[in-house]
Amino acid sequence: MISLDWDEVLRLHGYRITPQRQLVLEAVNTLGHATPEELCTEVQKYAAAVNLSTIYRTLEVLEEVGLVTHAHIGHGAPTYHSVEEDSHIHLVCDTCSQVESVDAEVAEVFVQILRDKVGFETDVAHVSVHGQCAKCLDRQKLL
Amino acid sequence: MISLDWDEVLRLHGYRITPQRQLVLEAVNTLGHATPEELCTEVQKYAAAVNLSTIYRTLEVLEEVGLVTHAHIGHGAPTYHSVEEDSHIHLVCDTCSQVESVDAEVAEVFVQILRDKVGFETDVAHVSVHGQCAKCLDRQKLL
DNA sequence: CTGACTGCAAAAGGTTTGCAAAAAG
DNA sequence: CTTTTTGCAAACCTTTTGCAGTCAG
Repeated sequence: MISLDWDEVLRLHGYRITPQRQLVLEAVNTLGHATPEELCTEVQKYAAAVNLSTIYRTLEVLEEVGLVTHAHIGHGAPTYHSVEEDSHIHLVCDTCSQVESVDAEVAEVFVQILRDKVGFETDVAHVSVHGQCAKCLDRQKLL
Repeated sequence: MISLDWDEVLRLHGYRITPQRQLVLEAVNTLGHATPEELCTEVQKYAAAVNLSTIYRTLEVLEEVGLVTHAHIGHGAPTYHSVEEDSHIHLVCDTCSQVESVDAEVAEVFVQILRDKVGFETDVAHVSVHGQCAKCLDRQKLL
């Protein structure tokens, strides 16, 4: 497993190295899970002049070269993660809106079924599952 | 399995019966998969004066009483379905953006694992899975 | 130098809200 | 007659875009 530095990856894809790109990547690594807005706030701690639209454009580039991924949790806010993190699945509770992460291996069988049945190759880290979390289910039983 | 009529369901929850609610529900059934915007267009075929904001408010009500559900497919607008339809899972191809539906039973094992492991009860119809479809995978192999 | 990248401001897309009028029960 | 529901317009929030200036290579 050879791992290239972030700047080498960008260069290999013909992109330039800029402070903004470094800062966004660091913010993604620092925050773990974060929306573009949250990343912007984080980046602006170090460079106040960085614009939100730069965050969006940068995330697009970083995602294209495979340095970050995103998942759609809930309605309006995608969250970005480092690809270095262990890949995980988001369980979104539709009652309390809490997001729980579980290791992606729980989906192994599911992914295999999709592969066999329809030839679909799942991006595991991008899966988000809606439903009811244990806590909210308990609360409902009490009523 | 007793099944109530849509109007009874609404009444039981203390909601009133209005033409708008009937039209939106019918549009959801007619279109199968549809965004609020698309539903609005469909409804306006029969009642031109119905406003988009009414569609949103109506969908919220219909979902609350369990007559429709929605799923987030990728970035843009959510899509609404009738609960009468067979529940299915959306496979979203990140390359060609095509959405494929597969029967929800393929996720049975997965749902069971989540239930056992973290007590999470999955809303199967709401699951959307990102990845690469068979067609796009083939095309990539040729390169 | 030169093209890629950025900041800014404005537009676009999707959803929500306040309010007065209309309709349901 | 009372309360919910609706239409309308405006606000809102997130994301995208055009453009002129800046910066990496």
